[in-house]
Amino acid sequence: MLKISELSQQTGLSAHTLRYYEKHGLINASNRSEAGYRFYTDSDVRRVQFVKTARNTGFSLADIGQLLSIRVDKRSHSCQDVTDITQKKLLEVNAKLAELQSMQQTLELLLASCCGGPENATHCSIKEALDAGLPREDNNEARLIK
Amino acid sequence: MLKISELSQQTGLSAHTLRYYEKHGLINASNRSEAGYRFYTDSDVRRVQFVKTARNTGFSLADIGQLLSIRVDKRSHSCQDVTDITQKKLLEVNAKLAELQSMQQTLELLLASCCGGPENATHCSIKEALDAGLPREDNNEARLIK
DNA sequence: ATTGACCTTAGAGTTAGCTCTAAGGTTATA
DNA sequence: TATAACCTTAGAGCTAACTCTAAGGTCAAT
Repeated sequence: MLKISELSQQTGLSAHTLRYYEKHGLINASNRSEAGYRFYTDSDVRRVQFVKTARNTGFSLADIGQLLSIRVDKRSHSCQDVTDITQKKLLEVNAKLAELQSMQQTLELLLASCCGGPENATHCSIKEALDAGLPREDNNEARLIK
Repeated sequence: MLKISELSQQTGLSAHTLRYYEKHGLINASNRSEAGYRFYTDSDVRRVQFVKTARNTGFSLADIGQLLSIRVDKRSHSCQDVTDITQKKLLEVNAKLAELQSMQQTLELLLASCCGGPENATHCSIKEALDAGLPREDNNEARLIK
């Protein structure tokens, strides 16, 4: 049984964030102490990690709620519902996978074709790597407003 | 050469969002008409699609700016810099890939073990599928604040 | 030449997802 | 028994990423 600060350490999410997720119905502490302190089981930890994974891969909290409801609302969903939701989410996951794989390829190509030395990158064959995969170069800087 | 509304249609991003990305230095219209209308080339389109892909897979605009700067700041970065940034981003991409793959597995397992029929999901072997992959079930609803 | 559907900028408003603060209660250690 | 390091809730504040509005210019078609 973990206290919230321990769960925070294990998952890398702040205690604030964990309470926020709880408020939004995504997670829960299986037990509370007399004084109201939250105590988390292994099962709780796994659920939190699932939420974190989904967040990291670009799913919204609403999406994640839907994913979790697949398991949780068993009594109110038919198998048809469950497979429908699951299939829809699987399509999203697969689309994201394809996108990430193309990014991975581009970055690996770039890495393979760059000398990696201290000299100016203009002299590398980066351009060719990019022309093969990434959107074509232009002469503008990518400036982010600070 | 596309006008902004045409680019919007092709990419599924609103004209507002495209101007927003431009203001933040992520994209640009290669040409402008006399009157100041933006005109986009094929190369611009590819760049916008790259930004969209990266957004969909959970990268922030700041991350994307950094990814794009790999190609764009050639004259101000050494090869060492380029490989450093690329390697770091590749690690992030690979981490996301691993997370997505585990989600994919879980969803596929769920799909395979659910009958998919109209009867109540309680009678499916979903539970077993979940126990194998997903965080263990509990009896709470996943409620999202509306 | 006017209508309507575009386009422009500047800037205000909105939403999601945290992140922090205040005010106070709990608990282990010295 | 008191100090410090936790914990609680309610609610305010913040940032990123849009999203929209206002006020006006452009342009193709009637």
